[in-house]
Amino acid sequence: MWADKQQREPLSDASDGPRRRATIHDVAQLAGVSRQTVSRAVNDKGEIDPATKERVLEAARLLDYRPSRFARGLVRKGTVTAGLVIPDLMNPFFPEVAAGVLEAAEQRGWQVVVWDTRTDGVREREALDVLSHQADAVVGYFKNEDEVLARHIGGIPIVLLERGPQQTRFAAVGIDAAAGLEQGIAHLVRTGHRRIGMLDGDRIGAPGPRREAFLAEVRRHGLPVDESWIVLCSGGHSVASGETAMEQLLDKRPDMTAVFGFNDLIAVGAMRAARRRGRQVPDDLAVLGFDGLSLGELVEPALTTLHIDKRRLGRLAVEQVARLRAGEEPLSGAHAWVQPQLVVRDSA
Amino acid sequence: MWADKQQREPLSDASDGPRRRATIHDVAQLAGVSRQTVSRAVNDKGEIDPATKERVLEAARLLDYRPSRFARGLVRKGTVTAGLVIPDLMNPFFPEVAAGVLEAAEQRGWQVVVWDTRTDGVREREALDVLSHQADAVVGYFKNEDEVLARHIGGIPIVLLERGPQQTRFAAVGIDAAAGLEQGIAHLVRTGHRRIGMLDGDRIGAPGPRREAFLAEVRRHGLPVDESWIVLCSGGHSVASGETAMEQLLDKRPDMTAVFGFNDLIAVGAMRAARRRGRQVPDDLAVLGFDGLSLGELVEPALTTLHIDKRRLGRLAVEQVARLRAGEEPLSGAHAWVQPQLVVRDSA
DNA sequence: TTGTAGGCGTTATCAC
DNA sequence: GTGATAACGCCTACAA
Repeated sequence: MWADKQQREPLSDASDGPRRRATIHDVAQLAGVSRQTVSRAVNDKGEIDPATKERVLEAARLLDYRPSRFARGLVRKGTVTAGLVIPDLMNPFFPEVAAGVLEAAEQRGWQVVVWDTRTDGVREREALDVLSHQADAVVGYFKNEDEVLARHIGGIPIVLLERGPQQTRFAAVGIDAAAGLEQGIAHLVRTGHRRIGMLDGDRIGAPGPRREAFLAEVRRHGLPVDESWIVLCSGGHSVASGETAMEQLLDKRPDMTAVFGFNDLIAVGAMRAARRRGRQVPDDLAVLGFDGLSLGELVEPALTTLHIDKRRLGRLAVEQVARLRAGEEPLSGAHAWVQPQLVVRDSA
Repeated sequence: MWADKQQREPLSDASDGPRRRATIHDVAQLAGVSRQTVSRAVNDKGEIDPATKERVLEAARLLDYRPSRFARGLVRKGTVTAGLVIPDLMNPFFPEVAAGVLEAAEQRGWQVVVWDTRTDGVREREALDVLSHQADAVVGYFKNEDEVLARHIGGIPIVLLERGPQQTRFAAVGIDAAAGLEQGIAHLVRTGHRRIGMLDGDRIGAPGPRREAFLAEVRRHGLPVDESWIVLCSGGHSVASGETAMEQLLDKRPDMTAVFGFNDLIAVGAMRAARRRGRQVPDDLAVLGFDGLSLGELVEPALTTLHIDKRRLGRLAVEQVARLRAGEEPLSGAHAWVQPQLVVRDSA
């Protein structure tokens, strides 16, 4: 069986084109030692003569030898790779979540392979198809339904970001929208507003938790509510879509005195549109955001918002993964929730 | 030799704790077929009786079997993993570059594992230590010197972001700061400015290309230049550090009428500090940024800046990696450079 | 349609 | 100190 190996094409320089990568065997041959000895040299084990070690390393250098991560992974367990699926890296919210994930992963010695799905359901599935083969677990944002995810996740642990228990059967880490809106609407009411609109995010299917929480709170305060107070932002959660939606809402509800934006980007868009229409913020129209992007401090007037600890969200997700991997029960309820915090600035 | 395998602990449910992961062999045993047949079923090959296939898949499901990516990678070549090293995900510049990298990588069917070094040289090296083992190539931002990088990259291809040929011996993708500053300073001069300051980024060691280009252009126009016109932003390329630095510069050079910020974040900080000091922007003081973050359109006044196609930067980097891997010469000179584009808004 | 044999590149174990 | 041998888990080729 040794003979076989001898026969394999000897990694010649003669053949051009991207030639076969050197293996431990090639190095051993060139250095005139056994594969095991090469391994010892390369991995800095003791039990080896300094002279041979040097000779082996020289051979390795010559052949540009690098151990195969696959062969290594096969034999040494312990390399953990997590997949992170993000809908839109261009939205400042997600890099911050990602930073939290990366930070927690680094602490555990995990690697993270990142996918940007650009809010595309198809790409989401492709990401899962790959990650289910290449990663040990996945955390991320998905708009596909549980059932679809299940079909593509191939049995590896998955943690959904910003999904409540009632919205998924997978482990999840969520945002307590209800608690947030309670603070937010209370603030608007306290400052005298009775007619509050909302610029919702563009969710497919059922309305999301933010809208539901908004409706619940507005009702609780006995304020007018129906569909006429809400406009959906189509075309992404961006400033631009916020502007467009705000124009519509202003047309539908000229009597509105305050508006809640699905996120800060949309809220900023709302401010811009309102001012372009000649409405002063916050005097003629108060604007409340959701997310707490640092961007909000920079615009004028500075954005009042429900701030979320996005890094923590990411770290929590990694923690959930760790539990899943350990066979433990994932955190649930309040432990898997991040609480928004009202930050009052100038826009409301 | 078969017997050996038979003897291994039979993946019992009895033992608690995280039990050994099922292998193809376990599935074969449970389904009463050969490993090969399992492979056929799992990989959806033809040549298999639908009935056996179903039986095998059921067994696989039962055992929660998932093929080892290591064993697979060992035998099927072609999985490419690139490492992406970013200094600060919180700075909106980098997610956009990352998006470009991810996009190009996805098109090639590569995976990307991401590291955030938080501008820490030590973490940079750690990232390289891991990636040199786990990735097939690396692209990223590094402040460590070539020599240090070489020591940690372990021979795999590396592409440096925003380094010119004279700054590194590795393949690189840069920004043509000179071309950018030429437009920028010309604009300031055209609008009547003669006393222009700069808020430089906090580079260790030699001044970076942006400062050099700034100095060259200012000199070319015969304007006053010396160290008194430049302040270094310590503590990161952030709005806050820009504010602090601007205060200092304003103290040193109260006669200054325009300022160039190392990047948009710093420039925004400059605007804020200036206004706090009672200076109107752009009337009392013009501010020019560098990067072209979308953030710049949102602040007031909107930031005039040297816009960079950051996605393209990322895509280019991936292209460089591809060349390196193919054994081709990396792109150099203008082909590996991204050209800044002056975008005139209200701040200058 | 199914099974056998062998190799992918590495490390651990145990001799020498 | 060094080497032979046997895994690691999977897939391809070939045989039955």
